[in-house]
Amino acid sequence: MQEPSYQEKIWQVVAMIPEGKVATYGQVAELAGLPRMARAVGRTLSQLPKDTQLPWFRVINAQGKISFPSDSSAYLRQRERLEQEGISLINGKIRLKDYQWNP
DNA sequence: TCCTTGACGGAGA
DNA sequence: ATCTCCGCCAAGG
Repeated sequence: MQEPSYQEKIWQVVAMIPEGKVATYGQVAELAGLPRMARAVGRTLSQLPKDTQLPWFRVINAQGKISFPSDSSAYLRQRERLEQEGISLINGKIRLKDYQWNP
């Protein structure tokens, strides 16, 4: 059997993030067994098909912010998905203390 | 092949 | 809170 690609490990972790919770890129990398490879997570998510079932929107950066320009449509799409599950943004930031996933 | 980019992050100052 | 520097490394030019 072959080793799962790093993308597969990342997909696996993202799929486990529960509704109403968020995880940071670094946290996903860590849980996927890829410490210090937060960028690999961002890269992987950027390559997901538009119709993916993966809850990519539950992944935010360590500052508790959405990693897209606040004036982009991508930013809006993610913010709306999050608010739909009860995650609120205060001054553009999510309070990790309240919403971060603790597996 | 070399150089730059990038859905990032932590340590310092 | 803000900024810089550095680590990481796949992809694209």
